[in-house]
Amino acid sequence: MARTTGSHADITGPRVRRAALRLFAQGGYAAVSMRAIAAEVGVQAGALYNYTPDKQSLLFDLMRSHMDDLLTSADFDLSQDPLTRLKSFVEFHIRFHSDRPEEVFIAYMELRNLSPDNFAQIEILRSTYENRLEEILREGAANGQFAVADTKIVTLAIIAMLTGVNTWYRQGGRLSLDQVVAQYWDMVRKAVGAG
Amino acid sequence: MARTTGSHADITGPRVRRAALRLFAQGGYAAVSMRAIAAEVGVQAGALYNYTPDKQSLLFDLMRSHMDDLLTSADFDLSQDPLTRLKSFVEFHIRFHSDRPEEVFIAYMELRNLSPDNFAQIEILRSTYENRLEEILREGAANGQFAVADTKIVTLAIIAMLTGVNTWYRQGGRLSLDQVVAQYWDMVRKAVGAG
DNA sequence: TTTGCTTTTGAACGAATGTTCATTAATTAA
DNA sequence: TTAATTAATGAACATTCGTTCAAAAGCAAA
Repeated sequence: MARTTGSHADITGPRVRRAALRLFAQGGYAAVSMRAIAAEVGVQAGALYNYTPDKQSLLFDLMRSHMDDLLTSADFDLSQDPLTRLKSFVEFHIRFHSDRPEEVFIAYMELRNLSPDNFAQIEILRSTYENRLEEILREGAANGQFAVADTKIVTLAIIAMLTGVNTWYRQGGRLSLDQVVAQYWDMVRKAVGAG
Repeated sequence: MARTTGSHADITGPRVRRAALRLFAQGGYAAVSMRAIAAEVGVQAGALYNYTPDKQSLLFDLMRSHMDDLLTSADFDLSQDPLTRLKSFVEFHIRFHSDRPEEVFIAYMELRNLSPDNFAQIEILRSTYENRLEEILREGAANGQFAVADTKIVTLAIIAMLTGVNTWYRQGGRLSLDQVVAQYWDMVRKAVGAG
């Protein structure tokens, strides 16, 4: 038997990516075999190579499209004041990340499994995102809305704090996402010294 | 040739653990072979099994001794007021973790590579640590020193924020550890609504 | 110097790894 | 209906994996 009934590239392709996403998030890149991904799709391992040149590209493509998605979605109205934009950032970050737990998990855990070239590309995207927050903090420090001594440190601290939500937040848990957003905004607002 | 000159169990044992620590932190548990660990020690793979029953135990032992070390070191003077204890916690957490980047990295990244039994044990130790911070926050909220709505969330937020230091702090960088501690204490103090 | 114990070697085990490719079947276009 | 194209199989490749174990060699005590 070779090609099976109902087989289509435009169906199998996305399924390969989704299976890789799920399995990488679950077990880690190194622990997931191409055969395991193929089994999840319902196909033999060889068929995967119609959709990716190799396993490394599969990981990289997942990461890059996640980061592209992040940067496209993180567009804040630059005409607004820094405090308003900071609030938008906090809310956006929490909601965007809680919507994509698997992509986020991979983006943070599998960096070391990227080839050096691929790692460098992802790092650029990541620092681009960080810079958007730092720019908000810089402007707020300049116009006196915020009291922050070192915008770089505060940027990293805020992002670490917000991303941490993904380690424990589950839909249907004790708190609604609205409540989570409100709590974190309260902490961030205070931390940057905005009354 | 079999046993080599100068071979001793009390020397090789710790060296196996240190090699595993370094390599797991560098490449990830799943990506590091027993042969690679053996090569780092300067021994054949078979010799490792004089010091660990299997690869999984090697990982678990590293994690458990790290967590034991953490809990032993994290003893705060319960007679002090919550604000003072919170400051002690922040300083302790940053210094302890920045002293052990490899152990910390493994403890956070390799949880999913633990067997279910081992995972459960580590999780208990981890939540024990979290509870020490939450207890400080609860007492401070009760005596009016802190303004925190949900101690559980604030606990997780603070720990995520502080642990994030390990992703960027390097000795000899732009900021001294004293400066880092001061900055983070400033943010935490404000975030919990303390003066 | 001999004896017994400890430590390491090095080969071997079966299983699993990423990837390639000739073959085959399903689909599409003519 | 036929021909061309696309998609999948399944076997095979050379490596590598964690682990075991008999044999060998260093060491310490008698």
